[in-house]
Amino acid sequence: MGSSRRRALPTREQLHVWRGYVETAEVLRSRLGARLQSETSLSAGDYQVLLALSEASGGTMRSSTLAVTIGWERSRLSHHLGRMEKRDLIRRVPCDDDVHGIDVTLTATGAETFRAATVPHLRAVREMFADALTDEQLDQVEELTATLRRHLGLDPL
Amino acid sequence: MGSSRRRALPTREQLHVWRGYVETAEVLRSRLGARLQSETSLSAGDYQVLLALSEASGGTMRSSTLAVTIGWERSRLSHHLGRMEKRDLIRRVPCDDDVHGIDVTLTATGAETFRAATVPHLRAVREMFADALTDEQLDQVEELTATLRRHLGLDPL
DNA sequence: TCGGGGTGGTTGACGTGTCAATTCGGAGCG
DNA sequence: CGCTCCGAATTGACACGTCAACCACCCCGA
Repeated sequence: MGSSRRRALPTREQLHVWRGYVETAEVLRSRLGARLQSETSLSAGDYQVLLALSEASGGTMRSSTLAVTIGWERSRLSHHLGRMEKRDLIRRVPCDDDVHGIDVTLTATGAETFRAATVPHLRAVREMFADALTDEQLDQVEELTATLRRHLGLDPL
Repeated sequence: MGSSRRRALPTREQLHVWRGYVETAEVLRSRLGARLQSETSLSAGDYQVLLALSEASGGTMRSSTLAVTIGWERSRLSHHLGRMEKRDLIRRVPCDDDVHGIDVTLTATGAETFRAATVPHLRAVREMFADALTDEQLDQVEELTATLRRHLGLDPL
């Protein structure tokens, strides 16, 4: 049969599933972001950065390590850190043991803002996502995610 | 039991599934966007606009209708149309039958660029998404998407 | 006739993301 | 010593999104 050829186009139904998948994920992402923003004045990006830093010893991490940890490009991180520094959420200090290299560290306000944000944010995740699905469905999502990540050559998890 | 209380936080596993879900969808979205961009010099947004217009009779649609069709805010569409107009992909003309109201219409280059983009783009969707999943998995995704959309109060599909 | 609303669309400001170019200070090597 | 190459980080230009303010014109009711 020619129906399963390599470079064929997706069927109408495959396209339909795809559209639903991306659009729904996008809505979730943006709603959660909006809610986080309104409840805590942090963006999703801020949250990611603060989470990583708050889990690092001393609330401090090398900029490059941070970039890898949260999976961002260096330039993206640099821009974002600039904005966060202006808001006094983090500070950048050149680090001694490596001539290049910047240590990013939580400020007091950064730590406190993050601390105050975590419960509302987790609650939102539960309400918007986890509460919608049964345990079996969550297992399905996990399995599907793993399959897709494998297909895309991403690290599992 | 207190384990299913209303405002509880998500479990570690729920959070894990959530992270996998959004991050994977985001990777897919951005990879597909990058590929579209590099193969056709169109962004995902451009594609959405051109798709809607190319399906409209005469390659023309009222700006407000277009916004609703692709689910964008008016201001977002306005900004985007501005950029697309500069690149001669579309044109905006005040429409006669309604005093306010702008007709957005495909230019020749817009139509041709879109035409040339569709096969590569569909192929990419197939390769990156559809090819990764079995038919049963696609059904699961559709079902999960529907569940989430219901939960979020979105129109089905 | 005037004064609100409502609708359709634009604008400006600003945060966010990406890409390409740049800076800075070592290594390594002739 | 002078050269090039490399890795860490920054910068600038630009596309993209959102929010709030705005403009224009209509309609409707006092």
